[in-house]
Amino acid sequence: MAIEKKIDCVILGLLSHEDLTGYEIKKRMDTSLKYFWGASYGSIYPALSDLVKNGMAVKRDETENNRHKIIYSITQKGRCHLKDWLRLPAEKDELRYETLLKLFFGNEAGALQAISHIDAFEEKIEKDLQHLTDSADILRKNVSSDDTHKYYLLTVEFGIKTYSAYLEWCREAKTMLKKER
Amino acid sequence: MAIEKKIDCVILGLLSHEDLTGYEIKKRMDTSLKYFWGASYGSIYPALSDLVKNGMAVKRDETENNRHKIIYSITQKGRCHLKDWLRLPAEKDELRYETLLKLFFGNEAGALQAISHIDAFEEKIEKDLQHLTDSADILRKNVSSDDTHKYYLLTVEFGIKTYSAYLEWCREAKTMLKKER
DNA sequence: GACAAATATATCAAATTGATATATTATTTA
DNA sequence: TAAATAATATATCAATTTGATATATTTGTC
Repeated sequence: MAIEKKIDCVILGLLSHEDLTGYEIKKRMDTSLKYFWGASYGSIYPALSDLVKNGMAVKRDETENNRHKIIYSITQKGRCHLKDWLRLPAEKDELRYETLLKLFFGNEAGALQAISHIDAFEEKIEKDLQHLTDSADILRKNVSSDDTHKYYLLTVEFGIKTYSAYLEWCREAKTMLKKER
Repeated sequence: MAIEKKIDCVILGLLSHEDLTGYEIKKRMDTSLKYFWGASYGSIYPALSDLVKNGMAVKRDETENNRHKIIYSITQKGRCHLKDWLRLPAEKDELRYETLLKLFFGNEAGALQAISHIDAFEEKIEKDLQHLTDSADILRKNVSSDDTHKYYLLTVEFGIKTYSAYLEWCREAKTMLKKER
């Protein structure tokens, strides 16, 4: 069997750190990974079934306070596949920014509308940047105790660097658009 | 009928600038738009049929040097839909970087492998940045003659700003990873 | 004249999203 | 304390989109 599809690899990666339920995997996607990768329930749950079917993970049922859980663990085979995939060069590095798309067609709608799209973008980025900065502060404190934090911190610093650049661009772009009116 | 799906809006945006064939639309996607939006033939050709069916575009057959072409033009109705969509706030601004994903799980594979992923990323970004810088130079010369170029330039400057930040991060990340060994 | 590259349209399986359904437990608010 | 809301948890499905591939002609190169 060839190296699995992306969603399988991401899940194996998360399971390599700790045992997780599907719900918890989704939470990791929406917090730690959200700035560079996403996944929906519609891909996570079927992928978990496939991983078990292919011997990459095992599941166990647990009931905690009457709440039913299915907890997944990575197997040795799963860890091998993860390592194989990590060795391969990254295939997909892409950005999909609707804000830039609307800006590209900005001539149709005019400078004022373009500025309001940039304002909305700026506001969202400022909020996210604050969140990233907070994460980085916490991670820097724990980076010596756990090596996985070191790599996590690298991705957060990527976010901080790029989001700061976004904000610079926002200001310059708005200046340019206002000057032209 | 509600505002169409993204691919329809992108195509309407491109057709608002000039008449195009499906093949030419794909070329625009792979050049002007490639740094912030992508689309495949599998979405372009069906979308063009739908746009014609819904009166957003019209097609005409042309034969140039025995080569058959289907050229699409935006209609008044299509232009209205485009304007409606441009007015709405951007829904999807997301980054999907497999390089960062592999880095996040870097602990499983070690610092050397992480560095080699960053090296590959850096090389690709350097090449793209050169291309973006060249585009910006050309655009700045034509920005006064055509207003659409102004908006195109804004997106190129976004690319330059962010790609420069990526390169800074690459250097710092590698320094950090080398120090730790 | 042969070969590769570019132009041009089209389709399809597979991957993925976004929304939704269902049910239980925990927490907040009236 | 009762009701409402949020969080936990699993699961499915239509719709969107990709990535690959098929086909055919023309243009440029060796």
